Order: sequence, then C-alpha cells, then structure tokens
Amino acid sequence: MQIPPKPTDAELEILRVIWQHGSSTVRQINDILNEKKTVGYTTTLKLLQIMTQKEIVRADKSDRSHVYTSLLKEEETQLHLMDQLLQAAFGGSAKKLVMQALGNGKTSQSELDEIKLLIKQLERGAE
Amino acid sequence: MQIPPKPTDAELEILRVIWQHGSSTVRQINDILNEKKTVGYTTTLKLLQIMTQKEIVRADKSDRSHVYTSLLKEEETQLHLMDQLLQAAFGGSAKKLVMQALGNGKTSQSELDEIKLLIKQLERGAE
DNA sequence: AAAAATATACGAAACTTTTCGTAATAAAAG
DNA sequence: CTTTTATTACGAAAAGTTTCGTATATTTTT
Repeated sequence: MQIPPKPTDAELEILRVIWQHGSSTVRQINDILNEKKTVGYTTTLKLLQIMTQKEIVRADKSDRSHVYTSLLKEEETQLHLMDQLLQAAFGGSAKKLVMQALGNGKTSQSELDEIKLLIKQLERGAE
Repeated sequence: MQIPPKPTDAELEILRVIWQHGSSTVRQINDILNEKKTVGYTTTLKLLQIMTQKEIVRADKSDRSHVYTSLLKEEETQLHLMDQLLQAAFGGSAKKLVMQALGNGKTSQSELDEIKLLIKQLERGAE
C-alpha cells in the first residue's frame, strides 16, 4: 500500500502508546490504555490483529507474548491527518487552521518562539 | 445536545457547501457535490435528513423543495475538529500541529504576516 | 502433574456511516 | 386531464469500526 491508510480513532490511540513507549506487548498496551478508560484485553488484541493485517503494525512472534511495532512514523501520520483535516474542514487554508490552533492562548512563550523561528526560516527560504 | 456532535466526513462536505453557498436545497447541494465526485441525489437527501435529526441542520419546509440551513457555525466546528485532532494525534501540543501545518512551505507571505500579527497579540495579551 | 493464570485466534454482535432503491406525492409540461 | 418530471420519505443493504465472548494453547504456580 503506497499511501499509508488513515488510522481510525481506536487505532490512533494504540499507535500513540507504541510511539511513546516503543514496541510493546498487548498487555503493556492494554494496561496503558486502561489508565484512561476501560478497555477489554481482547479488544486491544483484536485491534492489533486488524492493524497487523492492514500493515499498520508488525507483530514479532518469537516470544509467546507478541511484540508489536508501529510501521507508521509518528510525524508522517500526524502530517497526514493534519493535511486531511486541512482539506476537509479548512479548504486547504493553513493560515485558518494555525490561527484556530493558537487562538485559545494556551501556547507557551517558548513554543511561540519556536514557531516564530520557523516562520523566519520559511521567509528566508522563500524566493 | 450541549456540545455540538462531531460531524462525519460526508456531513462535513455538506456543511462546507452550506457554509460557502448559504442555505440551499438538496438539489443545489447535490449539484455542487457532484462537481467533485458522483453522489446520488437520494444519498444527499438522506444525509440531510439524518443531519436534521441530529440537529446539525434545520429544514425549512415551507416550499416543496426544503431549504437546509446549518445549525453549526463554521469556525466553531473547525475549532472543535482541530481540537479533537490536536488531542488525538498531537497529544495537545499546538506547537507541533502548527509547525506541521506550516512546514510544507505552501503558506503565502501575506498569510504568514497575519500569523505573525496574531502571535504578537498573544504575546502582548499574555500575563 | 494438576490447577491457575496468561496468551492468541477468531467469530460475531452492536453500532455507525454511507449508499441507494422504491414508493408516495406534488408540480410542471404536454 | 394525463404524462412526465421532481421531490420527499423511508427501509435496508453494504461497508467499516469497536467490542467482547469463547475456545484453545502455553506457561507458571502450587
């Protein structure tokens, strides 16, 4: 599959656990998911099996407890999802999206500084 | 329903038509949708009926061709969807999302200027 | 070695979303 | 007035997503 398939909400939750904690077993993933909400063990297992079939994750079966690794890179997936929202809800206007994202005033000064730096670099690089 | 329900992809496409063209009939909405892809008339009708039930749109039935009006405001919906993506994919870091959105370098100078202005205002307003 | 705990496989139910066919009705054209 | 066209109502199929129960197998504990 050339273009990475858009993960569903439940799949994304699992991906985030793997991105944050590295390759993990079903038990590890399910435990972390259960810190936030109740999810049955076999539910998580089934999701991972489906994700394996979709080639979103890969299962290392050398041990009895299979170890799952993400086949999607975090930043690529974020970019993909962001771009899809950009088109679907903002008609492709990154400006609108950015201003909505910053508008609530919850972004710290140091983060704003990083964004300003990026903008400077973009302005420098633009011909 | 206190919090506006998150519209589905197909619902969002319809909302965008209404936001852009104002209150419209099924025929008008379906024609515009069909500029981009083939969609059956009754499919669009059914969606609008479901959206009416969900209180996403309101149907004015005084004429035979019902006229549908959005009950969701464009900016509120964008904010809602953006926030949901922010949490689900970026762990709440607006900085990461913004940098991904601007990173491709497709944002024009004048738009960057507007963003810079917003950041200045945020910095001024921050205590 | 028996019992208990842990793991995977897998079917299927419950739910949501999307799509469309058919029927009924109303309006317009002939 | 009759035929054609346009519209809504509605059921339901098709597809996708999420959840979990049960069966089976393996490992660990007693």
